[in-house]
Amino acid sequence: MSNFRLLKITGKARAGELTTAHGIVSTPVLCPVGSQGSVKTLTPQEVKDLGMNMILANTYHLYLRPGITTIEKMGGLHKFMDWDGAILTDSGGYQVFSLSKLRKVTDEGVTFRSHIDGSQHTLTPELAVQYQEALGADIIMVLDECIGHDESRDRLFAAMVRTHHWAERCLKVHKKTEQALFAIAQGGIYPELRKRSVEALTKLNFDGYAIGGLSVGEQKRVTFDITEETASLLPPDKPRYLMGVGAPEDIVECVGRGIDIFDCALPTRVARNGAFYTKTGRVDILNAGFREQKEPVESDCTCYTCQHFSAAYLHHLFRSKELLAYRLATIHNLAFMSNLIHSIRQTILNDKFESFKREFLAGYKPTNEETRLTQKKKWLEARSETLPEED
RNA sequence: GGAGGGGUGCCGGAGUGGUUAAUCGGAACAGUCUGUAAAACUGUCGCCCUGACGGGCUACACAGGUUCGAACCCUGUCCCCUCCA
Repeated sequence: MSNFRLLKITGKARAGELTTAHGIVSTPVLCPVGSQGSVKTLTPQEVKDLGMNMILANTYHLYLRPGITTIEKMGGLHKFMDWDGAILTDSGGYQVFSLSKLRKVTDEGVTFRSHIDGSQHTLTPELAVQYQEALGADIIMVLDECIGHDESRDRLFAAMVRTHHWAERCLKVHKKTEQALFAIAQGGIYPELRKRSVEALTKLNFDGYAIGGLSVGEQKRVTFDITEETASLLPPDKPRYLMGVGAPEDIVECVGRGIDIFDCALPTRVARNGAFYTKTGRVDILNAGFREQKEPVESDCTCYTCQHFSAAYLHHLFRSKELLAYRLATIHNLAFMSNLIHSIRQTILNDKFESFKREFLAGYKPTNEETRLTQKKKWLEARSETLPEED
């Protein structure tokens, strides 16, 4: 069960309210990612104070460590991590993509070789639901098969069909109705597959619908197009969740295409690597230009970090690899995202979203698309050389 | 005073006759990060020309020498370190 109330639509952008067992979540909403039951570097109170009402945790990671039963014994994930806001859990479907070298997918489910110790574990749709129910998440996701954008159409089709079957199996075993179960549309970069996916899933009655399999190496333009087309096919009265998307410009673009819920590891991860969001784009605090900048990173920012510290100090903390650096950067970026999403919501309610969007995008310089994609490939290559040993 | 060891690019440190503008770290400079295997990764890193391929020049304390060819061998000079007196 989840109660979604649509308050306003301007253009395609929607503002609404999602009622969960842990409070009402205003949409559009962005969930910071806390895969292992922690939004890295911050306390739950800090996350809450930054205006975040829902976070994302991950079934695969929590299953491996500390284990689902442990969390159950500790009173559920909310209690375990002392977070009283809403929790959305990913099923582990993303790890099919991100840990593609460590898993095998069959119709039955996914077998992973643990990235921690190499041991084997099988995740089925039924187990994914069971685990997420045990964690006590407010919104849980079906197990899906998320694969890269450059896979063949046949592969994408097969993954999509399999995801549909898995969705049905998840629905069948889903018992705890105070938790909402969302289905995930797949179909890669092919509009006609996306259409089939939505048709197949909306025939079943899910509490909400997610768009998965995007932001997996394709161009932004493609992400936006597929999002727009898919969202337009989804039932208007159900929440729509675009999985894994959340650079500032992406949020603005995709709210404008009808998305209500986002989650993204980007703001927090990028923060830990020295990148600060500003209205004019992302800046790298490690750049030499900040060495003696007395002003904060963003002079009119009201976050704790910018209220107290010069860019020069942050620059120094990052160069020294002081742990405080990662916290201060995370605070700033989440404050930035929080302000952004709240402005978006306000301007939707005021019928001013279109002009807000135009102005924001005009001022915000996105990263170079070509370097982005080539660097991503290189990163994947570098990482695949550090895989655990075959047994 | 005696005995021994050593001086390599911004720093540390490999190399000990040719395939070496010189492995590897670090620093520096820039870029990337999207349902988190991430406090990670990538590129550049002597000077000049080129968008790049590539080309030219100067280089392994200094000076001289041996050799077709030297960071690497020889001689001298300067400097540093360790031990003994």
